[in-house]
Amino acid sequence: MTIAEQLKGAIAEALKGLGAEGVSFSLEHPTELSHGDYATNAALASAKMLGKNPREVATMLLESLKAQNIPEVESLEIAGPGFINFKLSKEFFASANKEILSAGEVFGNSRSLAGKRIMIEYTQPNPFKPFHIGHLMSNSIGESLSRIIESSGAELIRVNYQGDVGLHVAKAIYGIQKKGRPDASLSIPAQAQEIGALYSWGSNEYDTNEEAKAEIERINKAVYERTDESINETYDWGRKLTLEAFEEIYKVLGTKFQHYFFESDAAKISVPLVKEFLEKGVFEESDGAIVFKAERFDPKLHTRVFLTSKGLPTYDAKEIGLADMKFKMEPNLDLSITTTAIEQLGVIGVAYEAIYQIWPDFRGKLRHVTHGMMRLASGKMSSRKGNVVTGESLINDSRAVALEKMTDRKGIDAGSLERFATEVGVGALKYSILKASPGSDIVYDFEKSISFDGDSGPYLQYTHARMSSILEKASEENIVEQYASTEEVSDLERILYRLPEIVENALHEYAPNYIATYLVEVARAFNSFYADHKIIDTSDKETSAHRVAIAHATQIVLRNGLGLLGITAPDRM
RNA sequence: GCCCCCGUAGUUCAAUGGAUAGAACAGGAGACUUCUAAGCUCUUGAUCUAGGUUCGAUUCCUGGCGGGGGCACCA
Repeated sequence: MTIAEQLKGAIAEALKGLGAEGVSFSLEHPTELSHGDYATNAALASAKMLGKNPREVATMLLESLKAQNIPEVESLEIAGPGFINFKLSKEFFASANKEILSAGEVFGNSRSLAGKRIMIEYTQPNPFKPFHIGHLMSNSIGESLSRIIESSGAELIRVNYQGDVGLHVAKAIYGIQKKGRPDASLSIPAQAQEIGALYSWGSNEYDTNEEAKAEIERINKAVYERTDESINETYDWGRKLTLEAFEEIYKVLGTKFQHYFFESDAAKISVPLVKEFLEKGVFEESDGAIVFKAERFDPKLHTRVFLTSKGLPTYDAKEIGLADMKFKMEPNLDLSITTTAIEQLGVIGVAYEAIYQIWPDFRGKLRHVTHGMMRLASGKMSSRKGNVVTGESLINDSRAVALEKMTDRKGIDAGSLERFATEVGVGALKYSILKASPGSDIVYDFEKSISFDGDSGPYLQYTHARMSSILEKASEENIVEQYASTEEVSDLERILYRLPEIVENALHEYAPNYIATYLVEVARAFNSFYADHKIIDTSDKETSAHRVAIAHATQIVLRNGLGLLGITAPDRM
């Protein structure tokens, strides 16, 4: 039983004694550490029902709680309008420290999703189009959610869904046909980038040139039906090349997908399904197209086309095929999560309703998690218009900044330097995305996205590297960590034990930013502690051993927390 | 027009209905013969607006103003 559960039980017991059984109350950490470790509003919440003023109720609750003699509680006090503040005892912090050290890399993990099988789909870049900072956002959030879910004991399947058919592909192929392929001697990512530019060009032609538009539509149909040898050849080459380029980015970002779904497959499956359920009345014909009138089932939704008048499946129809593939591959799936930017909300909402009409059993098993949009200061980013910041260029720039800052560090060999610089560069980018609440848009700012000081990824990584260095030195000096309960409890310790509950909150709300915010608090507390206390002190081994135990626990919390964000924790930087 | 999201320091972001609204950057001031200064300490500065619910509202509800996204053959 956790300390929070224990305190809640004690409060419930005390309330029962006053005749206020079942009143709902909160137990939280006060914003100010000086107010104590936990606080409850139980007196405020029950005052009305008891017909007494809150301070009076608080006094009675306080007596009852004191009488319960909870060993982990050192003192209790009434504050403000009637809060009861709990201050935890040294014994509690001693055992918390012990628990962190013994749990090590699994500290922060839980069993709250044990036995669940969950699939999560994220990133979704499209072959033939650039991998831009919006994909970086989806990947960072999706990867972090994956790790949080995994750490909660679920069996997790990471999947990616890539749009290898559709008008965008035809536009790119048109561009390639007219302008020629990129130089084959260039690197894979460089070639992929040129294909992205050809896509933008083709897209512009589509909008401004009637002839080009007709040709692109012909190509689109040919890609779906694979009827044209020359187009097939260009298609297969471009698809393979751009997918390989994505793979290199995933590697740098630290994502490993177990399975890739493709729109081309989803499209094939979806057409007969839509036709089958057209006869069963789920879909209807309208102006030559087959549509789904979602407002019949939910007034917030609207009508969308599923099969165009040319007989091609739209994005919505493909979602049906995708759901079918997911559950055929994993029949025992408890939950299928799809993370996308919020602009997809309407589309996915309609698609899900159609899926539920086809397979009523899927209701409750599909979950659409949206995040904000990555916007440029100049407005919406659009790969159609070509004003995109590619993920790769951003990673390279960020890595370069990290590398420059690290070159004067001693004791790092060239190979490690390169690796650490990549980890720090990527850490900066990921953190800048994950620190924001997932619902909010991010206005992209190069300077801020690769920020290395203050509230940043490298700040956390730097703090971690400091600890690694201290712990290494401790072992050289033969200082063995040993928590001493005679020492004053530091502010740092008062937050270290909270990681598991923070992770729990992040899981429930699909909000990695809770972890990010918490880690900054931990790092700040440690850096403050570090400035005030000498940790390695050979003249006072006992105090030193105590501080090393705290530094080690902090390192575990930071490393594990960063891990949940998908950010690595180098030992040197 | 309809639907969804969002309005918090100069800027970028936090804050399960709780106490003095918290950081970072930018601005101002400072400490260091000591374990990594990407660090530490101090400081200036904010809840769009009008009501409502509540012991208590940045948070929930309604209206207004402002921004973003979506709304049939793109994804």
